[in-house]
Amino acid sequence: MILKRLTTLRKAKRWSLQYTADRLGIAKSTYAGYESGHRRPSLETINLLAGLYDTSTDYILGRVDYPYKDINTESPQVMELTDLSDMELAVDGISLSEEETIQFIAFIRAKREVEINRDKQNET
Amino acid sequence: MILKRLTTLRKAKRWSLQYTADRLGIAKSTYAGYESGHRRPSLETINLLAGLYDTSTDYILGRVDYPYKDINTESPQVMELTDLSDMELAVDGISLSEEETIQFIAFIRAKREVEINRDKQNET
DNA sequence: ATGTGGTGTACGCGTAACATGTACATTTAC
DNA sequence: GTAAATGTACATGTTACGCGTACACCACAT
Repeated sequence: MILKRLTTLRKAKRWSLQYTADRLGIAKSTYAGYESGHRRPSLETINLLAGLYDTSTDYILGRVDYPYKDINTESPQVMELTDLSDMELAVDGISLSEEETIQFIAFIRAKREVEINRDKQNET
Repeated sequence: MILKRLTTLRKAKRWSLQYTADRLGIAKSTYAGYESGHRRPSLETINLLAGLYDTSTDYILGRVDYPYKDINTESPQVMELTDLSDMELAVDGISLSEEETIQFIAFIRAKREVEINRDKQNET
């Protein structure tokens, strides 16, 4: 648990304890407790902190050693199933076989085909 | 806070509540409280869980959708379909509706159910 | 049928530790 | 110099966490 990193992160932003606490919605003394190590933030607060400081909870908690930023931009927002190169899909924790993925794509395409035909019918 | 992911992660390892709790050094009912959402784990426990489940605290907390095991390696990542919060899947460039995803998950589960029953038949 | 071990779920209680307000120390700006 | 802002430390009330316990369910064996 490396909460001392909080101080570094905060100072990198040139924020005061008060300002940070306000943004977190907690009292100044509460946040100060985190940095001093006397208190530990809740899970929600850790989440907020990672967002405020543009880093990850893993970095704040000391699981990784570099404060990678823009965690969201590193992962595409839309994943194209027909082009899954370095990614596996899973259901209930069990990875999909290649065949299952193919079936999935076929399933979706067929479903859409049906919908298109149905719409055409409705047009007339 | 997506602690529901804990259940998926645990079942992916085929662990029981008791076994997981033992490895965490806490009572079964305590860990069960996490998965049911009635209780929330401490920061240490979150850390341990991320290690046990080979994922990150960010994934457990729902900050990211990749259960990445190793940030630096390019090993294939596994994306849990039942657990996507801000990730979209697409086929032929068209995003899947939520309903389509749900239907597919049901499809896979049913398919696996059939396979399990067939295996049991073969055993006797 | 009855028992046994393993699993998941729900609840009440004691207590650890969290959040806060307050007070004090230190720094910065004027 | 003073005043405001910032950082630090502490006492207290209260939250909610962890635990034991009890119960329902299932698979399997007796």
